[in-house]
Amino acid sequence: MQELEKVYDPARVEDRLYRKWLDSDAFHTERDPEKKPYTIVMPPPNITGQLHMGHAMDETWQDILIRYKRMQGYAALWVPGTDHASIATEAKIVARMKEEGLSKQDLGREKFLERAWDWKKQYGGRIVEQLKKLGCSCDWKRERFTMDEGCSKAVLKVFKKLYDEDLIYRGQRMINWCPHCRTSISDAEVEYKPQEGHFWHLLYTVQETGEQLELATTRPETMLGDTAVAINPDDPRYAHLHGCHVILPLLDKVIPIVCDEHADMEKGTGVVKITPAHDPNDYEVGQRHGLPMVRVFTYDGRMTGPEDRAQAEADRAAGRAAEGESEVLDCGKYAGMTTAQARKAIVEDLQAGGYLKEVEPLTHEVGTCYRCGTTVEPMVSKQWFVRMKPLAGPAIEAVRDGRIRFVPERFDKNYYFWMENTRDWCISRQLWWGHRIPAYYCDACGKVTVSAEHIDTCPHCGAPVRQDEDTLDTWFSSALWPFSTLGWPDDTEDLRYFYPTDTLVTGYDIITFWVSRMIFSGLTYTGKAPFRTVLIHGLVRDAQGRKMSKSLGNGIDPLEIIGQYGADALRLTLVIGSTPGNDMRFSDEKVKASRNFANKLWNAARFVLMNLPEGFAPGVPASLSMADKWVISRFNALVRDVTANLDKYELGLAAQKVQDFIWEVYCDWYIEIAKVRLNSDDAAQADSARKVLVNVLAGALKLLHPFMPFITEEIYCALPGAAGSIIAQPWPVYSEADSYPAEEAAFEQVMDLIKAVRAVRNDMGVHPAKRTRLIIETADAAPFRAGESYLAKFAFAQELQFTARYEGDTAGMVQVVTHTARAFIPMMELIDREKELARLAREKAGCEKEIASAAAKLANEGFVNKAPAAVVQKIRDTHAAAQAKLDKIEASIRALG
RNA sequence: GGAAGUUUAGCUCAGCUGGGAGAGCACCUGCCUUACAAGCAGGGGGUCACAGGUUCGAGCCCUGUAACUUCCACCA
Repeated sequence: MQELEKVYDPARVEDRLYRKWLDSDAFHTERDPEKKPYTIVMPPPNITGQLHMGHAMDETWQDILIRYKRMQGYAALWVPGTDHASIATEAKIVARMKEEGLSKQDLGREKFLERAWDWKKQYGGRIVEQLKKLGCSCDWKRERFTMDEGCSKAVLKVFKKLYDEDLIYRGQRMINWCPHCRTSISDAEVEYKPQEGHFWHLLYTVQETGEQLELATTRPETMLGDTAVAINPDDPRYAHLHGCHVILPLLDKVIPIVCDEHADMEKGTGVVKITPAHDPNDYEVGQRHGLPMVRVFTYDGRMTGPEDRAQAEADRAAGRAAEGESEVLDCGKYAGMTTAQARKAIVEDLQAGGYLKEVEPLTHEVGTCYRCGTTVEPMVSKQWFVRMKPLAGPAIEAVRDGRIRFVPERFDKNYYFWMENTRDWCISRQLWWGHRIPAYYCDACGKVTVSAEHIDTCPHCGAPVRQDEDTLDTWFSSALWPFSTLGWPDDTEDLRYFYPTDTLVTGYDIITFWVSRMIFSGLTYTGKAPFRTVLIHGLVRDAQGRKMSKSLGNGIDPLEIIGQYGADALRLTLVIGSTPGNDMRFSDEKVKASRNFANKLWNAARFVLMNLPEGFAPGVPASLSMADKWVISRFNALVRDVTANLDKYELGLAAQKVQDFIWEVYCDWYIEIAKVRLNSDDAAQADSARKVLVNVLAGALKLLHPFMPFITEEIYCALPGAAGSIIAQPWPVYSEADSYPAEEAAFEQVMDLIKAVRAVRNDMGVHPAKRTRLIIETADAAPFRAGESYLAKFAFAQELQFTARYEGDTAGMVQVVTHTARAFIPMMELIDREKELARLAREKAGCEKEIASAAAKLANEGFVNKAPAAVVQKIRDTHAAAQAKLDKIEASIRALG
């Protein structure tokens, strides 16, 4: 360490230290009856994913908490793992196959899954390696995967349990269909985005009266599936049409006019076309009025044709169709067209037939698939659902009664709103990569069997069964993550010790997808809330405040930042100046500032180590100087504050305070002060200074370690007396014995004078090397005498004099005033009397302002009577101090004549 | 349409249960003072969005307004 370069090079340190930690098993946590557990489960990144800034922030915050708790003596466990991310992964594999000219069907399910597992092997490890670069201290021996044996077991068990309790059911419902991914997706997976569109105003003819009924639609292609037109029962304009019919254009099909509250008299003409198979609201209307459902779209987003119709009929004949299965229309000339093509063709035909009254442009929110961005089609389809109502109640209660707490609190509103209004959760996906639904169908007896164990024959009739082709929503397994990773459904020792977990750290964008589902899952299956605190962070945006995205190409790669500035610098950047729940902008300037701090610390350490003689024995010095006590006392207060901040999840504040202490207190003052004694002839003094330097540095490194693990470890291990890795060091504890308020105040007096002298000299353009005499007039010289050597060095005094009252010549004297002292500096040649007077007048004005504001408060009876005594006293003190200073300034002004 | 957030120095943001407006960057001045120029010392710069209210006292609490952002819902 003695031979270190001036510039800290994280690249030379980080990988080596991470390997050291792994080799020494520093991250591994076992149950320990002597310790309290503290558990975090990592939000599992997708196996297809690359580490992005969002992850980097998420993982950094978790690592800070884990390292902090570990040092505090908890059995701190951080469980890492990855998510199979069924839809995202499958999409990528399919895209790759397409390049080879292959489709899923070409390969078949089994071969496809082989490929998927290969993919997982190849890429699943990539993100794990990236997490290691960040310094994450997770217990890699416990790394899990949402499709590993244990997690799969948990999924099957939960599915079976919920099915048995009628909380999972299969049914035909309106779902969101992504024609590109060719699967259903849940409501939460639909993103609404503004799209330019049109209102097409159509005219339908009433069969009975021949009049024309005007209605509007944004999706004319669905009209082929219309099975009714709705009017409001109370709408006087259409009272005469109750029970009548309209003729559906293009198809010349007669469909009824129904009365339904859904038709809003205020909107448009008050008439609305009803397409029960392709619109969620229309579906409801259809249910209420027993309307037939006519499907006109295929599952890959085209208009249905004769084959589709034939297929549906064949299915029905074979008994494969469910009750209420929609009819499928042969769309004739439109069959096979994409929905977009069909829209164009149908509008043209409507216009040609005189059914199109007008076209009105509009921008509306259109549902898109959160994975691929394709416009989703509402479709009626037979899917598996989780019944949410019975599950949501207890989950809401757990947050309401404080068993689970959001930080910041405001996110509970989000959560309540979602939980209270959520519809049943569509969990089946028409994908292959994922947990296959453990439902078995018997074609012989028609019964459905749900079984956690694989079965081949029907338990009812013994005939062969076929398993449901679909897989489960990827979030179904993520919902079990906090306990499936700890051994559930088995009642393991780990589960009993580490569960419920303590803190869940995640972004606000994922509360609905994941947090809410973990909560009701935890409550339902384990009977316990899965975590106590949900720490929410915001998005990491680019320097312009834009969301980082692939399409914008403005994403910043954390690994590049690490390569350039080091993981510690990146981590500090992602925590300092951030607040839970608020977005933050990421910029190179910020990382540079963090990097500079790392370098500052590095050099401070280099200085300390350079000054330790051979055979230096660390320890507590026999006697402490004023400055020693000042720095020890300040550090002690820092320990108290930082600990409190961390306990309140104020990570940014905590980091800021440690940084400020190291830079401003330790480097700018204490090291400079210590130099005086290190260079003195007094060996005992030099030794004390060294001991305090080492002790405070070691303490500060510990406080900084959760934020900047690498550099703190590297320096700590080089310090004499270091007891192994800093990871395992006890977190510093506040101690009354280390609090020295009197010495703090005394030293601050000296500092004040030093600062004042420096300011004046700077102001007057005195060359730093120029030394002068310094006469200090003060009522109590003790602090200044104790700090004599510091005044000599930092106030550039070549000779110091103390006096209770200076009555000598003032003509050639620069006068410097603090609250407790007045200093006279002979600098005849530099003095401009007018400028001096002006300077003193400025100081006087400032002082008077301070006095006036304090006096006003003290004159206010309300304040003196009602404000806390300590606050009033504080104002009295400032008033007195300012008054004392004012007296000195006035004396100085008088002295100048 | 419903809800939440933000608004503090030129920029990016902190600011704890209400009690003397802060940091980093940028800017200006002076320093290569042998730990560090990725540094040191000093300095300028703010009606805390606006208007009311509560309070002895408001950046902070309450009401309203404006701008920006986000989430949810709806749009036949």
